[in-house]
Amino acid sequence: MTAPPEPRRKDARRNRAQILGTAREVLADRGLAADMREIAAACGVGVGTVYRHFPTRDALLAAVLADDAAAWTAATTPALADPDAWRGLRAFAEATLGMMARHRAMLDGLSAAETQAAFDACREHLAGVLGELVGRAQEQGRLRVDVSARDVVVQVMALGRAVEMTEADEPGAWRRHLTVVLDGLRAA
Amino acid sequence: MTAPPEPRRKDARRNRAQILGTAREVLADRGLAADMREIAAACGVGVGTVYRHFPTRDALLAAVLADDAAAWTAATTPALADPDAWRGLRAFAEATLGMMARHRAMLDGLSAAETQAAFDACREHLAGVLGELVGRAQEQGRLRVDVSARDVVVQVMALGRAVEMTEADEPGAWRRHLTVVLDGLRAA
DNA sequence: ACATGTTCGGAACGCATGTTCCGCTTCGGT
DNA sequence: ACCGAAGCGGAACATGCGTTCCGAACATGT
Repeated sequence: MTAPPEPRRKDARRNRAQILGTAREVLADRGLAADMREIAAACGVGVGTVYRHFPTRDALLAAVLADDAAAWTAATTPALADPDAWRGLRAFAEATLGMMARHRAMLDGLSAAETQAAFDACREHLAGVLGELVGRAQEQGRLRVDVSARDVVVQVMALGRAVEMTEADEPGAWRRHLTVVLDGLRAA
Repeated sequence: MTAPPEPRRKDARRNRAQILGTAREVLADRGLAADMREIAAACGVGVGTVYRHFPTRDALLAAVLADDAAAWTAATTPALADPDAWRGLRAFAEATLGMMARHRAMLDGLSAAETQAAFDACREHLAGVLGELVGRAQEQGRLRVDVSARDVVVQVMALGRAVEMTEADEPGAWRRHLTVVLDGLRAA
């Protein structure tokens, strides 16, 4: 993909890393509502400096979200490895919602057009994994058979809004909401 | 609340009604993404004319959504009247999601800060009704007791995102997703 | 038909936000 | 220590959208 060209000077490299790190923090708790001036200020640099390292706002978002997308993808490995597909599915859903709760930009980004590109790399992989987990969980008689893999994705994304609504008032309430949905998804 | 002053001239009254009607259509299928120019153009008038009848964009949104909020409130009456509170709850959830599916601005508006005022009139009433329905459904042993009325609201609002995600590709898919959540909410 | 005040249209304004530009600063080699 | 290039800051620019303004067009009472 669009290679991030390493700056030549040492201070610039340091700055780039620092911007990525601080931008992640800002995006994590302000979400996509954070504008370039706010991000730059939090990083202690001018907007011009941010633009020196990332050509557009979307590129910066993509750079920040790419790591999280990778971590998200990584969360599928143990889920797939679990012989109990239902448990794997639940673990994956928990990992996903946990990320959303911790990282507001991820929550916003997953349902915003501007950041879809950041998840291109993992979308296919995730679809494959979900398809397999759903299929196996149904074979194992744990997941109701009248839902598709897409339906499961939709339910988890929908719970993203539950995270949005409750995380400020009652952190972790999403676990209760996930329990309800999982109970609804369980085979009778 | 802020009285909508009836215009003096007949053509102006006609225009006002026409703007309200057409704006509703535009908002119904474009949601809050519709801007004033787009709304005015759809109504076949200039933006100035829209502003003659509604002081701000939010006022226009409120005027459009007020009717829907009233219809929403009205949907609680049969739900409350049903001796089977669980059935009432389901009917109310179906009515709510159906509205969201039909009316995109309502879907957007329910989770947007700018339009919260439009629902002020019904919020209290709805909270009361939901509280009663949830309480009765739990007493009747149909709704699991480890969820609050607020949790039920959150689940339904979360399904709003499911509507958002699927309505274009598969209209009505939200009924399937609602079934899952309701199964999860049912007492064991 | 005319006078008068109302309504209309849409160009222009204000503000927010992404992006670019350029003079000043700092790095790193000599 | 000096110099050229790389990097930096933040004012200025571009765009989009809510809102305002005002001359033109029109409805209404006489």
